[in-house]
Amino acid sequence: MRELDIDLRPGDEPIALAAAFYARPPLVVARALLGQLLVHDVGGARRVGRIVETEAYVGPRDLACHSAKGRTPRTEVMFGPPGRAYVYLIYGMHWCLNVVTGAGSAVLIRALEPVAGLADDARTDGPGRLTRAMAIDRAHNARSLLEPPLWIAFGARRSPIARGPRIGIDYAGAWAAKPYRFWVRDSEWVSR
DNA sequence: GGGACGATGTAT
DNA sequence: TACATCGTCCCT
Repeated sequence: MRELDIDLRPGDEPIALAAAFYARPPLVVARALLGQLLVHDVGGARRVGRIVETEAYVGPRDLACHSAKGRTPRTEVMFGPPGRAYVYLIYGMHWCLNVVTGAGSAVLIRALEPVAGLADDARTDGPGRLTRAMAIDRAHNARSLLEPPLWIAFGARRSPIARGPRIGIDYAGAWAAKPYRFWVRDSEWVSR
């Protein structure tokens, strides 16, 4: 197990981000999530990772966004209140965690810096890897991220933000080139 | 009912 | 560069 980081000392209880944090444009939330702490209280233990890479999916007009297909049973959660999880299965194997920002938009969590409660060999660089390390799956879809067991808390960031095109959406035409991916510039935990 | 395909990850 | 693996969407 890794030691707790400087902004999460033993005995300190993390402070959850409020609903208002998520009720902003997805590009703003994607940036603001960098440095925050993803927390999962599971099996009597707490797993914590610092968010170091995100992507914004800005709504139905964004051809890379699942809500571009319209309101379906899968995308319905993205049209609901901000601050809930949108979790889906990709390539039949990997779970991806998104934070709903409302009006059909969401932010994909792409990489974490391990902070606490994760196995030393657990990998958190990549959307599919981090859900495995954090024990996140379909059971968390549409659940609130404002309180335990799966929630996001205030964290700290020490490095500038970089941005560039999103990964794996070449089918999305002009939307593929838009710089909607954000990462902590000097983090060694960013994917790829 | 069937088929194409994917916001990925790992092995070859 | 191949491919594992299955839910979702769309067409027949």
